[in-house]
Amino acid sequence: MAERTTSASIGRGETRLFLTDEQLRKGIEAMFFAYRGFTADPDLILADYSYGRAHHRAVHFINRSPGTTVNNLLSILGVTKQSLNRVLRTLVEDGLVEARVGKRDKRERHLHLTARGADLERALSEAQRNRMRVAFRNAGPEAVAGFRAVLEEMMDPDMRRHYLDGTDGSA
Amino acid sequence: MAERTTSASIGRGETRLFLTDEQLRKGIEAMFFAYRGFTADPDLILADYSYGRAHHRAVHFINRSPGTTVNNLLSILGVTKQSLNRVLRTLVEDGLVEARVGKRDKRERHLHLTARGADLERALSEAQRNRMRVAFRNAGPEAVAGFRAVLEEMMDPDMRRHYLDGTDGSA
DNA sequence: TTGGAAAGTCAACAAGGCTGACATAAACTG
DNA sequence: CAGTTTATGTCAGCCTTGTTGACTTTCCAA
Repeated sequence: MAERTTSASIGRGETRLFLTDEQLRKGIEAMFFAYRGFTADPDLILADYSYGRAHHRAVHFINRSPGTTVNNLLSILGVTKQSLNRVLRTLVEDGLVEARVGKRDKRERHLHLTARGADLERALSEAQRNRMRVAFRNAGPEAVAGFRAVLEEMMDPDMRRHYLDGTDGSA
Repeated sequence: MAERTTSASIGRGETRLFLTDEQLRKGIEAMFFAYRGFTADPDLILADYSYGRAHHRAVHFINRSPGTTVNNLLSILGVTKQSLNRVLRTLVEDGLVEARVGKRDKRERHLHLTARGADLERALSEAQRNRMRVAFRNAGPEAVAGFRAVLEEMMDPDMRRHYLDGTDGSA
């Protein structure tokens, strides 16, 4: 039972024990439990603002790509415009996000964080980075490379595009 | 900017470029985009049953630990009993889960999958494993070890306990 | 025998997804 | 210029899944 790998072995008799159902199940549970840790710290901060993860995600990607359009954000987040609009509206009303009418194309709204929005973004991302920094440090650089490699392979191709777009070249 | 690591270097002048804010941000986005891929395939199946991810999680952990109690499931899933109860009730009503009164302690309910419940579990976990198998295979065994190491470090200690509990020794 | 733990239930609420329909302005196209 | 497409916003309603609070029943254990 432990060796049911569906596609047993590669070229030179490699057994691929890391592809057993049991190993895959551990990977699945690792994703589940780790994602909870991943969101736990920002969630505490968000509760103070009575915001949710949807606000966090919007603020994160506006910070990453200042001046991004609503449509672009929509495709990154993978939600409907009604859902995103509800979040953006509260962020604009609360003065955390500014939606500037496009110069070339006046239909577009270019999104920017205000000073207060940048403050929230900093608080959220620092909390999240702190946990990840400890995890990275404890696991070491080679583990981090593996972590990134597996996660990248797990993404849908469209999402992988967005992921790689956000690279500054040195990554 | 690229080298702001908060705790600059270790013993023998290691620069720790993998701990820059930019690298941490990539890790954060990797988690976000990969988790979407991770849930995408089961979500399609669940839609046919008009179930959600909460049902998937319950079915997964009942399958992993047959006879587990409601309280134990509660602490694994990290939700309120009211929230879990709603999900369990539908699963019991639909004949996917059986809740057996405890023999020693009759207050407890020991949860088991029925044959139909096991069918759904198989469909869901096969879909999820297929994606993970491809990701693991493309990334290779060393990357998988790193993936597991980083995720384990990212968990809250309580969750890590549950994660390690589910190990069959060979993992 | 009594206190407290385990489980279940009811009610109310909120976040954040979804669909569908519709409005407006701007850009594009023939 | 007329018609179509695109980008955005908005209203209404629905669902899942989380929450809190209050309460009951069952039953183990001191």
